[in-house]
Amino acid sequence: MKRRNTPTKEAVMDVLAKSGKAMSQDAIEQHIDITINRATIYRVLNRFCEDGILHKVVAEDGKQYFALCKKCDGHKKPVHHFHFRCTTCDTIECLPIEVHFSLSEAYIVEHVNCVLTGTCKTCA
Amino acid sequence: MKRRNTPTKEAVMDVLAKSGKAMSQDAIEQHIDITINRATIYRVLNRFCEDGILHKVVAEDGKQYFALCKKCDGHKKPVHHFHFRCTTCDTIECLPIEVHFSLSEAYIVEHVNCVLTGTCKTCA
DNA sequence: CAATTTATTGCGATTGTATTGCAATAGTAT
DNA sequence: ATACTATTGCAATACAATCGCAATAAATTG
Ligand SMILES: [Mn+2]
Ligand SMILES: [Mn+2]
Ligand SMILES: [Zn+2]
Ligand SMILES: [Zn+2]
Repeated sequence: MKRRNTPTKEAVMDVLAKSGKAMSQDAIEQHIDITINRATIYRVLNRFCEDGILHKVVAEDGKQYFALCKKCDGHKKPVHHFHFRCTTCDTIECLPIEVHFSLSEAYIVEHVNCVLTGTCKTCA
Repeated sequence: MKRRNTPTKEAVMDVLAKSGKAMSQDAIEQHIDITINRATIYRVLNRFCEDGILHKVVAEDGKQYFALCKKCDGHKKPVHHFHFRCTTCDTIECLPIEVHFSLSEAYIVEHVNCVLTGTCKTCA
């Protein structure tokens, strides 16, 4: 299952790189100049996630948001960090704050999903 | 808008109290002996949340889970805690682990939603 | 207890997000 | 240029959650 380079992938990656934030399929589609089908965008996003290029966040609005893995690539293991969703400007940013918790070894943690919601520093 | 006591409310509360976990509307409906409409269950759950009796968690599966506020009632302010969703037994438990983070005062945090996913100690 | 008020419920319709099947399209390698 | 198959578009589908509205029933009043 080799990956191919397509205009769609580039466009999606471009929007995410420029925004520097976590975006929903809807927001990405709006920020793209060319027309791309909704289902295709989701497939592209999910493929990027599989490849470890993007990470997915689910906010308490129940929607999925995708963001570039900045530290995931070059270095070791991906770092679990908090996210902030501003209900005013409706954006989600990856906070440079690590998620810490000490859980019994008996548990096997596979995913971490932490989102703070409120008003961001720009909108406050 | 005074609240009234109804069999539905009691049944829902009963299931949640017995399970001691965070449950979805679907799971609650399955564990209830009487027949209650889906929309009604959601309305009851949301009302309980408004009244501070329950708290809602959104997992990365995009679903809403509701759990009793144990420490929310008697004491001071509600404590933000982590949640663990086991993909094996398909349950969510409120972990006795507080969520800590230091965020610039410029941000206004209104909600905290933290969920760890994997295999719980029982299923591991 | 009977009458009144209105919170609550059931039901169907509806919204909104995300996924899937399938045929058509277009990268990529030979 | 040809063959292979990853990728895409489109429509259908799945699913969680909410909403409008009429019917029901809890609580209050006389
Ligand atoms: Mn992030
Ligand atoms: Mn909890
Ligand atoms: Zn903002
Ligand atoms: Zn389990």
